[in-house]
Amino acid sequence: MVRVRLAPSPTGYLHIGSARTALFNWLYARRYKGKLLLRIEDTDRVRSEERFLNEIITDLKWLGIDWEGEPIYQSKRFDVYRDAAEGLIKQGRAYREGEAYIFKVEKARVIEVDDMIHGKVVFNTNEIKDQVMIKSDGSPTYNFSCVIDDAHLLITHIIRGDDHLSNTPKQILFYEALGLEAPQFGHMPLIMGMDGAKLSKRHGGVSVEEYRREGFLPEALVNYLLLLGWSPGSDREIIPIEEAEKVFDINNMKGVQAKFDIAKLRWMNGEYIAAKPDKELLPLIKKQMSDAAGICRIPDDKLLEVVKLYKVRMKTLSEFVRMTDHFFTDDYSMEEKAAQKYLTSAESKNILHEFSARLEKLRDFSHSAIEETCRLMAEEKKLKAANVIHPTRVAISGKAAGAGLFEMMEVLGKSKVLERMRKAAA
RNA sequence: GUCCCCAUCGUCUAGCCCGGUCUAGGACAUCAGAUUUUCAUUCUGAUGACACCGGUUCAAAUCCGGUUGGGGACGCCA
Repeated sequence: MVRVRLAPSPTGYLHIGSARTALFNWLYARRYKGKLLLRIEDTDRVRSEERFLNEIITDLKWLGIDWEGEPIYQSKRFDVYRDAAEGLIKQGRAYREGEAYIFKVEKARVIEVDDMIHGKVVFNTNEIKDQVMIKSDGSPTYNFSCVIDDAHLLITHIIRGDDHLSNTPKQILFYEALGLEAPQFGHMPLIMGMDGAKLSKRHGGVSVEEYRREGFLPEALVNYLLLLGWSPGSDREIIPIEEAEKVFDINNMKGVQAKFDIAKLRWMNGEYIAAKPDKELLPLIKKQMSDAAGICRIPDDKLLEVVKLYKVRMKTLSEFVRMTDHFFTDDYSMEEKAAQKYLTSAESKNILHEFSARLEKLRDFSHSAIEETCRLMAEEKKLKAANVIHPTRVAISGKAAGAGLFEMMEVLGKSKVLERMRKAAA
């Protein structure tokens, strides 16, 4: 039975790389009908904070990653680590230096790791110094507590980042000394920023929380992360998690570090947004609106109409707020360049004046009726429809781009449309 | 510095394990055209890669060695 684990340290927010590690562990457990356990590595009492733990758990759940049972906390197991260290001292395999317990590393031994992703990796213990197990302050070191707890939890496979590859021989030494069986290891290459350097804020965000706030859908982020280092072996790009858990194979994982490309993530997010049913999108948009404005007073049916118009063109939920402000307030932003180009000339003002006069007579303010009016006017005035469309768009929305003009006008409503057109024509 | 991992279009990748079907396929991005008499969507097309050197072989993106480049680790951090 496969047993894998997540071992976050609550000393910061959930990093995008940790999220990927969590995802692959979850996938592995799902694929082989095993269990995923959660262990909180809070041995550093100074840096560990409850708010970080809560945030990490929130983010994992948001991503759709769930685990078996209650998490275990390393901070509650200091006695276990100390007992194990004492045992090694009694056996003569460790010594004390002040309050610290230190493990003697046998020299000139070859340690082989049969890594699930990299294959056979060989280390020589000459490269490894004696290892601290228990620090002077009584807390265990990472490598020591990690081994003891993984054994305690009966972990069969450890899937983690490449930064732990060189910890592996040290841990294997502990497994041996403690008379425990080592699990299988799989080390995934790290995610880098587009410039090849460590992922940081300037690459678009390092924590899952930032992406959530920006309006990325968890399913899109998961899909994107899935494709970073793994591929189904075909040309598929959009792979929902339910499908991934059926076809996931760790043998298809590459040992190559990947660069985090926010442009592709944005594309993927747009795909997921466009495919999402309006009813499911609505609450997410409302949340985004209230996060931006403090409160969202817009009635559902009105919001829904606008969502329908914009769901194919937003890449993130937060973009929606910026793109649609003219539907919800008269104090909407005005693009300078667009206003300059389409609203300043006498000709534009005349067109707006004429068009608004014709629209006023419409009893049926539907997009098809508006369009008909627009085309008829263009024909009679020997204008291109675009000459009417552009100024009108800018006049009523303040933007050069947006949803289809006539649909937009219908949703905005006759009185608002006329009011704004007249104001611009004046 | 020492040890370890890695190397296909700008990016993510397929192919590599089991050499020939690869004049290297797809996606994102970019550019161009069509459609939308608007932006987006959609469609079509274009640009664009096997890091380098050597070896093995009739044949190498695929196997081997080296070089270069990138990354990671060398903490009483995790």
